[in-house]
Amino acid sequence: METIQRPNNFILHIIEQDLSDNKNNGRIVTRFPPEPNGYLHIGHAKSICLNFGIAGDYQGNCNLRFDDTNPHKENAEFVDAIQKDVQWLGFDWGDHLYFASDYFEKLYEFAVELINKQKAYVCDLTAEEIREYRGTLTQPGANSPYRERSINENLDLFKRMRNGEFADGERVLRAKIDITSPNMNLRDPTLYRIRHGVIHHQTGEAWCIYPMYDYTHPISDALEGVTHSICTLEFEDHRPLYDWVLDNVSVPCHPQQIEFSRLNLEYTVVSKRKLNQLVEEGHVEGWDDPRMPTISGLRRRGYTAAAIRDFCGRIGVTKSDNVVEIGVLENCIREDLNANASRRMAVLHPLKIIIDNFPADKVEELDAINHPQDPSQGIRKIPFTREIFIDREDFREEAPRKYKRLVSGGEVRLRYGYVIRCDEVVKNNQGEIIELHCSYDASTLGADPEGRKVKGVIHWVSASHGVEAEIRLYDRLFNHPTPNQGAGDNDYRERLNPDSLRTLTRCRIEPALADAMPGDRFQFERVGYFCLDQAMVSTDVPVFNRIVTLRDTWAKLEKQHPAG
RNA sequence: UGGGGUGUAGCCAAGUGGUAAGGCACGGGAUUUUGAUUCCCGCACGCCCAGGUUCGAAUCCUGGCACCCCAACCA
Repeated sequence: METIQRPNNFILHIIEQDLSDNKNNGRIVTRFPPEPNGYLHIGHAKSICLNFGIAGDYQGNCNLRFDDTNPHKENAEFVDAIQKDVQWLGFDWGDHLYFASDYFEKLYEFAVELINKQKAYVCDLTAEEIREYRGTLTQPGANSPYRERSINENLDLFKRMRNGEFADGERVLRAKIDITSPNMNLRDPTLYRIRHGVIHHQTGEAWCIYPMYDYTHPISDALEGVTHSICTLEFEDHRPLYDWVLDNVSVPCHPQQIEFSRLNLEYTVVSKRKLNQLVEEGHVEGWDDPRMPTISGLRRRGYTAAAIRDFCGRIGVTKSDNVVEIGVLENCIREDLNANASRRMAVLHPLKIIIDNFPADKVEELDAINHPQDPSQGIRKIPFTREIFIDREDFREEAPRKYKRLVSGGEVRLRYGYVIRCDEVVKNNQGEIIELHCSYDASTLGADPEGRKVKGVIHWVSASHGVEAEIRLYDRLFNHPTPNQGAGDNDYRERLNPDSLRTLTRCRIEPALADAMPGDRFQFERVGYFCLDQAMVSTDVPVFNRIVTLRDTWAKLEKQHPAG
């Protein structure tokens, strides 16, 4: 399983080069800098694996730093959830847990330094005015009338901003760079804004001015001695500003910002804002809804951390736009679970079978192996009785071509048990099949029948010994491969898949499954991989979440040739 | 009409002047008491397009084209 083929990407090339140049004295420090304004998703996992992976590969370290400069959108719940998710993914930040808010005082001092160097000024323009003065993509902006204030006046005003003498929006601190720059980010960007009345989850009410990301991030990186500051492509335009800040302030080092393209996944959205909307508007049950591409959702769905790490390794790291097929993720969890999950039998759509020639009071304990390729998982006993359930999909009155399950008058093998023959089909007044009468061939336990070939094997559960369960079949959350595609920013909500959750009640599972612990994963033979839900432990029936189906070449065949 | 990026198979993605890795998907076959797994085999005369340089170009040069990102007191 641990066939870790060394990932090969352009960021690693840069690092190898830096190492051979003895840049930073061979030190490697990265960081993962989430804003605690939502839960982490699969796109963050890509970044986490990259940053922590580099630290691990090069004996460096990776800091977990909360980018908590906008208290309006952030809270402690997110701080906790993010730490849990990173840990669960298998990464350790040691004692390198930081908050950008740890640096608020230093950030303030650096701002004073900028003012003293005439590199920053307090601006009285309103937000709308600033926007107007900034110009457009194709037209240069015009200088703010407050741009040439004296150092002393700026110092005084900035101090009074901090002291709470001005209302929200009344003044901001701006960098003095170039209002005509073709790069919008350099047109005197805002450095500090005033925010009264919010309680910051780390600093409480200590501050009423908050630094902006573009100012905070480079300084935080430098203060922590980060060597490689890896972020996504949309910040590429910000790099000149990142460098400008570090060049104009007395920080101990100058980290290198490197950008890579963010992950896009078919049939899902990977945007904290949109995921937040799905939660807030009740389209899903929460951030950890098993349909969500969040780390917590995937965890509850039954994905393993190893599978997610494997996925992140397979998709690569580049600067090109990409939309990864959902099948790649599914393949990763199948591969993990195929190797590790114990096999069990469960009937999702029960159809009763009465085996007429089997004694009514007899219970025969049959041996079943827990894993076909891993003998160390041992065997278990499964009770075989006169009445059993099979899946309705495993019976047809008339067999299509190539169908090898049970048909009227035909034979099929019960997994780990006997060959049975269907003698009679019982229907109700509506013509629905309600039960089957069969007979079993006692000579076929662990042996092929005399003179006949039985191709099919189906799974089953004892009617008297089986346990009732609820099974939730999850499907893709969106029915469009790229829900974001198209102009409307909110169109994605119209592409929600109405059938993303199908709840099956009164399913029957084999008795051994009654002992499962929340979070345990199994392969239900011939059906898929399932996980005992971790949040529904209080209900009287166990709830299993479908993680992913088994590959199903029969279904594919049927789809291609519906007639059979 | 500005700036910054990216174009290699259906989807990811190696490749850094010497004759197109790998994974997923797909197609064919073998094994199988899971139509699973596993195992074989196949899958770019071609690298966005057009010119050019070179003995030789996905890689270098020139000119196009397409797509993505940027005008929060968000990150």
